[in-house]
Amino acid sequence: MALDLFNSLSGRIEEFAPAEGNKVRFYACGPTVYDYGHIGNFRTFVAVDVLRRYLRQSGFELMHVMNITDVDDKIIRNANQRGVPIGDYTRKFEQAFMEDMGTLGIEQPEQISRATEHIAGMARFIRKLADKGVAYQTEDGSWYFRIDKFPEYGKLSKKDFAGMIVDGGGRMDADEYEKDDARDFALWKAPKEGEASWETEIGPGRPGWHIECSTMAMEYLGESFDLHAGGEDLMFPHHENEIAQSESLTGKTFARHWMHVRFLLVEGQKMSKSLGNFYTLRDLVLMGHKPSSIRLLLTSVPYRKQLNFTFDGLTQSANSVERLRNFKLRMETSTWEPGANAEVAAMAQTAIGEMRASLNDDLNTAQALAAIFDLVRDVNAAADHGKVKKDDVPAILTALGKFDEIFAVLKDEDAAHVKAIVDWARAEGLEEKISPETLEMAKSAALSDAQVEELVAKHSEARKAKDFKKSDAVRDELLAQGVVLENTKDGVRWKRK
RNA sequence: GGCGCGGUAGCCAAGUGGUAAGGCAGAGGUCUGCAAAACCUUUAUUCGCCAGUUCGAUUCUGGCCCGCGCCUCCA
Repeated sequence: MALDLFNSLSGRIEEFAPAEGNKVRFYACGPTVYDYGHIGNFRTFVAVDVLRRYLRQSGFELMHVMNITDVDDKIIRNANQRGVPIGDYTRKFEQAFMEDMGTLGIEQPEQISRATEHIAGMARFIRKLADKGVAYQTEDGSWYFRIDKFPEYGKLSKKDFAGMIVDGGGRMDADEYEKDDARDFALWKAPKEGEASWETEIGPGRPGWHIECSTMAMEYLGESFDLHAGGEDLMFPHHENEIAQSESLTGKTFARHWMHVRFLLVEGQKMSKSLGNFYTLRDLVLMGHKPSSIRLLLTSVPYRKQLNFTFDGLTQSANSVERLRNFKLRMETSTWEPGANAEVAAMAQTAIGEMRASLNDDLNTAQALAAIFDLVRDVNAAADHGKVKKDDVPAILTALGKFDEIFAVLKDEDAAHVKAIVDWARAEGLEEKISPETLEMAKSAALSDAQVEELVAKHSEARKAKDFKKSDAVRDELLAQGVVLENTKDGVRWKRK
């Protein structure tokens, strides 16, 4: 059973396999660190995270490279407004982005690279393009890529440029006034007053948008690699330009497989600041939503489908996560009769088989989720009828573990993450944005698991002695600290609110 | 205008040429010192509309209506 993945380059679903052995070498476009990451950014990063987790579960070794774009127009503009060097400005948002990745359970790529630390490599790249006659310098010192030297231009985004009128100098953009062809794109921008600039072998200036990805991808992955991913908007012009400059240089296929994640909608509309439906991850947490709810909602719709991100959906996802966690808790805390039931063991096998078959089908996460909920329902029903035996439980927990290797929502770390965001909001003077629900969720972060267990034991002891006054008091104490204690016929269990 | 995607129960959403996964919400029930929760059962004669192909279409073809995306350094 192999992974079938849609390839934007061919426009078809193809079996995905690395070119060399067991190692998958891939590149995913990372963030431009000019602001806090928003929920749309994270749909893409979560989708790539599901891919990498699934590849690893499938036995592949990974070399995943992600760039941090820490120099661009917006960064320069914003840093200038604040009167700080761009490095000071970007460091803060890069740090925030890394924290947000952790909050959402997104794994770190094997290699994270900053654009500003690869300037020399980019200049060398452009020099080589110039040597090949596909790059030219204009009078102001900027460098451009000559599109008409790359006949395959448009092959990824399926744009047909044949017959297009390409007169030079048609546009008088400040940055582009001397291009030979309207389609030519900037490889290198000449220095301007008040802008960051580097001295390089091709002259002073700063890199254009696309050159960083080609340069860093080749540095860490080689001239040709397995897969390149990013948001759908990057297909054109960004990825198209990466292909043009890279393949012009090497004559080899740049990335064999391209994956593009579709944009999400927020409350049925394109997310935009003017519509007032623009949310960063931190906004959502401060409004009272758990990171795990957000992650599940983001993964519940396959990456090539438009996802409608709604607050109602967030509530639904929160409840779904609850159900999954409760099931796991039941498996872990109940007492079981000795023995084994082949029927139950088979349920675990089936669930994982179906989950993997679904993910193999172009990462159909919605269907994979259904397989796990089937397991939850079937095993719960079996347990209600006393059909689950002691020896069946490890197989079920293993299945849940396999599920969580991909979806990463079972382990409850919400309180700690929420707490960190509350602390951040206070430090930033955003106190008024913190909702009561958020505070409630953060509460239990003050208690470690061991501390909770201690109190739970105290409660159970008192309860066993039928000292209900005392047991209730302990339960109330826990609740006040954000921990819910439940007595069920299967035993006592607790969870964070 | 060019290219592309989608319209499935109250909401989110999968899927197949043979008659509709899953989740959430709702309803009923079980359990329980109290709480709270949990669990179980149940919920679309029907898949935007109209034709066509077919023994049979939600699934294929054509048309129409509606929503959405990219084509402007926004993931």
